[in-house]
Amino acid sequence: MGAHDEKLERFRDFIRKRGLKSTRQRDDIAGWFFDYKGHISADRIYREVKRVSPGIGFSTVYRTMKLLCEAGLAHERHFGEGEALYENVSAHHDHFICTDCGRIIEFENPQIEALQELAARDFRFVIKSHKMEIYGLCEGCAQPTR
Amino acid sequence: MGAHDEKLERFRDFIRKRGLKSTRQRDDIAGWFFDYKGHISADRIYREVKRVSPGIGFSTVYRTMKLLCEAGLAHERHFGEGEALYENVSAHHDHFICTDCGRIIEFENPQIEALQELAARDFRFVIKSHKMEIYGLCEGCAQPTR
DNA sequence: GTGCGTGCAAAGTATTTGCATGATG
DNA sequence: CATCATGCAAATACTTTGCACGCAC
Repeated sequence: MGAHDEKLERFRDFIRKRGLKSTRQRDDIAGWFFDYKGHISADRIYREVKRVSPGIGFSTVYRTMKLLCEAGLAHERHFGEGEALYENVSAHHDHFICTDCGRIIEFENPQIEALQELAARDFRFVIKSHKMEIYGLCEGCAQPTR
Repeated sequence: MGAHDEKLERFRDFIRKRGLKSTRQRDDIAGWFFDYKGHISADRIYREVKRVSPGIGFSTVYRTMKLLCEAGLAHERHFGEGEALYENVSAHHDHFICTDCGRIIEFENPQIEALQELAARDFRFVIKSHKMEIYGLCEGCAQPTR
């Protein structure tokens, strides 16, 4: 049984515990999203799920994605200034973002996190979360093939 | 002479070199902004400058702030998901953001930057810029006074 | 059956743009 | 005096909300 089914189950649990209701639309959106690898906009989720579940509404996608975030199953990211992108929650990580081709590379660095804690101490700041986005050129875009 | 006047001069230079024109509005907005310490929204800049220069228009503020960014004199920041905030450009730094009171603390940490470069090397990624925002509670909000 | 969920359209934010008029180089 | 800049309103992009109807529990 894949991560997909486990997540769907967790989502249904979350919904039940909140006194909400399971619906075909919620399952369709969540189910489709759990299979997606990467960062995706509400608009694209809408268009993709619409192919399977034609009656789906825009607002339902937004409302469901918000629920998934609250359930801890999705993360809403705001890179640059455009629309929000959603990603499946996995281990914590940060991002390299290629400003040329838009490619997003995830990475993780415990040493940096440790230094953040150290820096925070100077200001008696209590860290809850952070966002680190590094912009530049990915391998392909940095060395043009010619 | 103060940083204020030096910046105004740099802005006028930039405008001239681009074949654009100096106007009272551009000077009013830029001049007011250069004196502001902190992070401020276009809307608030508009309302503040309006007090000095009542005829000012909303779009002129947006257009001027964009010019200031292109001139390298302002930075546009997108914290969280709300509106953009502008800050005067100074040395590079990152931000602690209090999720309770909204306070923004600037800090700088060369060790973290070095580790970013190191991490980037693994992906042959060429760093152009980065954004590191650390969310949590500032000193005042972390230890309630009671 | 009751209340939550849905789809639609309309409203909300934040920002940008078209256009007629006005100021600058 | 040709351009560019301005202020306004309308347009845009993204997201949220009100509402009548329908489905889950």
